[in-house]
Amino acid sequence: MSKATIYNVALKAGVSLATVSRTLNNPEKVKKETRDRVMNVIEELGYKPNAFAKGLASRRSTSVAVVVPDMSRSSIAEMVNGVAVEAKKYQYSLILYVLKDENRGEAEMLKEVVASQADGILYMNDEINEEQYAMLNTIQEDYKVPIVLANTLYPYDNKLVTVCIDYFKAGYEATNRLVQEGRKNIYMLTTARKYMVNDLKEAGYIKAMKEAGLETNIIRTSGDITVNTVHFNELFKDQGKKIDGVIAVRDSIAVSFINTMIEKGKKIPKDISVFGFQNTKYASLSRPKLSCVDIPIIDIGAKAMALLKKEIDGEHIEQKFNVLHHDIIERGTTIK
Amino acid sequence: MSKATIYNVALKAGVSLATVSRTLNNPEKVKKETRDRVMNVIEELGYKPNAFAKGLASRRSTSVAVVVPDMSRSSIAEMVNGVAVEAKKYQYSLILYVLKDENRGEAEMLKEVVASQADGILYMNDEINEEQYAMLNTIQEDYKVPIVLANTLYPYDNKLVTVCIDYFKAGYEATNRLVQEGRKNIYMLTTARKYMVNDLKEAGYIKAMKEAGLETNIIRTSGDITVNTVHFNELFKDQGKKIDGVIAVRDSIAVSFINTMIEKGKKIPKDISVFGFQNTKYASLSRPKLSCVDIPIIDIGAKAMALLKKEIDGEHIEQKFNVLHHDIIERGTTIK
DNA sequence: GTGAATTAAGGTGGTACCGCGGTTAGTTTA
DNA sequence: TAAACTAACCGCGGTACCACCTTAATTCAC
Repeated sequence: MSKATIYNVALKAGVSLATVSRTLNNPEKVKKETRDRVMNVIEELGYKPNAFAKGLASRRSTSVAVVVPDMSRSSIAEMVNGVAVEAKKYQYSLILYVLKDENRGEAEMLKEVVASQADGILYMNDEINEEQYAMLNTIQEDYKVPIVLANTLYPYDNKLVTVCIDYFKAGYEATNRLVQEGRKNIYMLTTARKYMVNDLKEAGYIKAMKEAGLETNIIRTSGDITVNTVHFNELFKDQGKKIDGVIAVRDSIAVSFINTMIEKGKKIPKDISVFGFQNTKYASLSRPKLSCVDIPIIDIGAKAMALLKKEIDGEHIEQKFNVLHHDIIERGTTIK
Repeated sequence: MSKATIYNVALKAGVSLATVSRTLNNPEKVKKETRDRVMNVIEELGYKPNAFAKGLASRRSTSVAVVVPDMSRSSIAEMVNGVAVEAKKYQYSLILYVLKDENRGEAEMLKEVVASQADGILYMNDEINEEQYAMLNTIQEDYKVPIVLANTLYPYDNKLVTVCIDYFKAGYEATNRLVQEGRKNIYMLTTARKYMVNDLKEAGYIKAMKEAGLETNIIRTSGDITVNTVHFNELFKDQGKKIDGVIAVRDSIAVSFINTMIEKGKKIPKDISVFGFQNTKYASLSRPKLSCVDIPIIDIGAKAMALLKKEIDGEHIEQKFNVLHHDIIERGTTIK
C-alpha cells in the first residue's frame, strides 16, 4: 500500500479524476453523496496528493521559504515557532534556509529559493543592507514572489511588507527609564556587526541621552557571550570608568554584562541598572531577573506569515509597514 | 525574465532538450564545448530547473523533512543549524515540520511528510514512544523513505538509524562526580513529560546512586522555567529537606534551580553541587557558570544529515546506532 | 390549466497541459 | 566507426478549463 494515486481513488470510487480533484479542492462543487464516497476511498487508501504533481499543474506550491540568519539565536527560533503555527492553519509547509556560514552570495541562495517554487518568502535576516534589499525587491517584482520581512526592516524605503516593532521608540523608552532613575552614565551595548534593528535601538538611545543632556557611550561587542565577557572585563578594568546604567541590544549581552560586573563587586541594580531586549529565557534565568523590552516575537512570526498568505492570495495589503506593540518590563535589574 | 524553462535554454543554445538535461545531470556525457555553451546560456537566463517538474519526473526531491518538537528549545535549534550546514553540502533543502501544539495525530503529519515527497526524514522529536516508533518503521518500510533519528532514540529496538550520545552513561558519570565529591543527598530534576533521553539520564543516575548505596530522589517538574521555579520553592520550603547535589536534565532547569536556592540563602557549590545537561548558552550565562555534560549537538545534527544522505543514496549503513562522544565540563557549580 | 419547451444550475467527465527525465532510434560529426 | 547529438515520445500525478449530461424550475403555446 505504498502510494495511492488519484487514479486509484477515482477507479475505486467509480468516478473520474476530475471529481476526485474537486472533492479535495472545491468540495462545494461536488454532490454530498459522491463526495462522501470519494472521501471514504481516500481514507481507505491513505491517499495524499503528490505535492510535485500538484505544484506542477497548479503552479502553486503551498509552501513558503523561510530565510533565517542563524537558528541558534533565541529570537529567530521563537519566531519560526510562530510562523509554523500560523502556516499550519493554511496547510502551508515551510522550506528552511539558514544563512549561517553561507559563503556563496546571498543572491545565489535567493535564486535557489525562487527555483524551489515557494509561493512566498519570509525574510528574517536582520543583518540586511541596501544591496540585499534591492535584491529582494528585484525578486518580488521580476518573479512575482511576495516577500515579507519579519523582525527586520529597511527603514529608508518601504516597498516590502514588513512586520516589526518600533525599535527606535523602544530604545528611547528604555533609556528614558534609566534617565528617570537618575542615572547619568548610561552605556549602550550593541553588536559589532551591523544589524538594522540594533541601529534603531541605538538611535533611540542617542535621542533620549541628547534630550537629557547626557553624554552617549556606545560599546560594540561580539554577539558571542564568551567573547564579550572578556571584552567587558577589559573595558571596565579601571574602576575609574563611571557607569551606572546599561541598555543592551540583546538579553544575552545584558546577562553576561551583569555577571561580569557582579564578579567585580558591583551591585545590580544599586550601582548599575540594566535593560535588555527581547524578554527571552535568558532574562528570566538571570539573577536578578532582567528588566527588558518585551518583544512579541512569536506574534511577529505569526503576523508575518498571515500577511504573506494574504499577499499570496492576491489581496492588496494597504498597510505595508506593520508595527506590533512592545512592552517595558521592569524586573530586578532596575529600580522601580 | 521571470521564468526560463529548459526549452528556452535549448533554443538559445541551439541544442536539444536532451542535451541540456544531460549537461546538468550527466555532464560527462556531453562534449566540453557544448557543455560550456549550454552552461553559459543557463547562466545568462538565470535558469534553474523547476523543482516540481524535476521531482515529478525523477521521483526524487533533493529535500528532506525535518521533524522537530519545538524550535524554541535551544538544543533543537542548534541541531537544526548543524543539519542545515551539512544539507547545504549536498544541495538538499529542508522542509520543516514543527510539532508544537499539533493536535492532529502525528500520524496525519507523517502522511503529509510522505506526500511532500521528501527523500528522507530527520526525526528529532525526543518525546518518542512505542506507537510513534512503530509508525516510523511502517513508513520507512512501506514508503521506502529513509529515516534517521537525531538526538533521540528508541532503546528497545534498533531498526532505525540513530545518532545520539550515551545518555545513560552521561547520567551515570555526572552522578558519580557528585558522589565523589562526597555528596549524599543527590536529587535528579527531570521533566514531567516523558522524553526517552531523559529516562536514560535518569536510569544512569539511579545506577550510580545504587552503586554508592545512596537513596534516589527524583523530582519531575515542568520544562517551563516560570513553572518550575514555583515548584522548587514549594518543594524546598521546609529546610528540613536535605539536599546537597542536583543533576538536572536540562541546563535551564539547573539554572532556575540554582537561582531559587541562592535566593533561599544556599551557597552554590558549597552547600549544593549542580550539574546540567547540554552546555547551552544558559550554562555559560549562569552565575556561577554551570557544570554540565557537554553534548555535541551540532555534530549530532550534521552526522544525522550525513547518514540520511547515505541512506538516500542507497548505501548500506552497517552501524545503525551511532553514539557520539560527550564530555563532562566542570565549572562553577561543582567542587573540583 | 395542462403538457411541452426553454433555461439555468449543479454535477460530472474528458483532456490538454505543467516542465522535466529517460529511452529509443536515427542522424551528424571528427 | 565511434562519439556526440537530435528528434520524438512517454510518463510522472495532478489541475483546471471546457463540454456535456442531468434535473428542476420557469416560460410558453394551446
